[in-house]
Amino acid sequence: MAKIKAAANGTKQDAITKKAAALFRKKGFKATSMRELAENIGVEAPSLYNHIGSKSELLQNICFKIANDFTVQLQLVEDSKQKTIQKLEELIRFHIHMMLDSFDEVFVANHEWKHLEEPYLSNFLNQRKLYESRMVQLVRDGIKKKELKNIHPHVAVLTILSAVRGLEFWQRHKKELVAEELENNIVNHLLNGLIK
Amino acid sequence: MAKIKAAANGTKQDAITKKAAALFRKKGFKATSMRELAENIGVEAPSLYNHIGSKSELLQNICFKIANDFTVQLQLVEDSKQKTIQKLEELIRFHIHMMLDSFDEVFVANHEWKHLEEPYLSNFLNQRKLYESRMVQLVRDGIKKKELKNIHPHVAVLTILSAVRGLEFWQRHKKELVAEELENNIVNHLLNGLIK
DNA sequence: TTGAAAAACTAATATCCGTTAGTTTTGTAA
DNA sequence: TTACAAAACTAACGGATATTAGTTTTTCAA
Repeated sequence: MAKIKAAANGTKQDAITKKAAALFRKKGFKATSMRELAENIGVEAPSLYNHIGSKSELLQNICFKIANDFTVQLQLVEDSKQKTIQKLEELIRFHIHMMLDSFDEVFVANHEWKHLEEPYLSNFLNQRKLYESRMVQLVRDGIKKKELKNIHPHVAVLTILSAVRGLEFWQRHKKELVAEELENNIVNHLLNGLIK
Repeated sequence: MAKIKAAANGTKQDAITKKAAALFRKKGFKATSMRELAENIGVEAPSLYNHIGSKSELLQNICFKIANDFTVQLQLVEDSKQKTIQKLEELIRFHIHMMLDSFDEVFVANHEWKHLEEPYLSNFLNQRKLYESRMVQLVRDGIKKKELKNIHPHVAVLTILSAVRGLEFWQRHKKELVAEELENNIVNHLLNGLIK
């Protein structure tokens, strides 16, 4: 009946993956059925399989696309010639941008990865762990160079990463929200603290 | 066959709810089956229904128990005669303690509430919203009294609440971890920032 | 020891799930 | 217009799900 509409510059698989990300985000991976996804696209469930391999594959594509984006950006920052604080700031801002630009996908990668199947699950977790430890190293450098306070580097990294996730809660207020202002507030809070 | 063991001072329903929280946390609500929960307790699935009403009810009990704990503590802090900064610090420390003491339950309340059924879902979200706005008011007071920087109060609250959630990632390292040190690091980071 | 209540069991039901098989329709290039 | 490929459809399968019904076992107070 209805045909699956591919976006201007994307395959039909991309269109399905996009809708899947939105549903996985809103309802969770396990609670999203292929019938529901199909209905949302305007097609019967089996028709999806002309374009995708499986439900699991959709989740894999979403998670690894995001993981890769973050890894690439981290590499760029590591290679740049900036002070540690600026590197950290750039990373924080990148996280915020990803959250605003690819909300559904980032949310799914953050919350639904546990439903990945092996070996993808282990792969994903390894990639995360590596990302984290590279960021810890960045903070460690900053402390060594006396740019940063002598805090526990790992705690700092996890605090930053979690704080940035707080943007999830801002999706509801997306209209009333000046992105740049929000971004500056968060960066400032994490780097300079709350107390006057 | 095996009987459900109630903890020293708790009903059997409590014992089931506790195990349910652990499984819901590890695998997610939808991905946890009643058979699995039963097996984990050492009993057949239908036997559970001698002690509980339904799977949904388990989730409700977990979520609202936690929501209530937080609301009670917020009331205590609001009523106390402290400076705003100290009130905030006390709240942050309470969040951290809850995270360490009732990890499974807090995690489930944070991540699995979307699987609540109406009217519980709306109830829960309202309670969350109210909690958030009362905390925002606290920050607003602190700014007015010049104890805090002139930041966006709502952004600050969401950043704090999210940052504290970062403790989720610390469960893996629970052994190597001195709770008090961790707590002080996070409080310090959120209140005083990272930069020297 | 008995008898009733509590709590376990087995069997079964209706529903939903991802996916496959097989067929028909649609789109497109010759 | 035709013919081939892409992509839709219907029907169905095997398996998992929460839960109910009905029965047996266990527990424990009298």
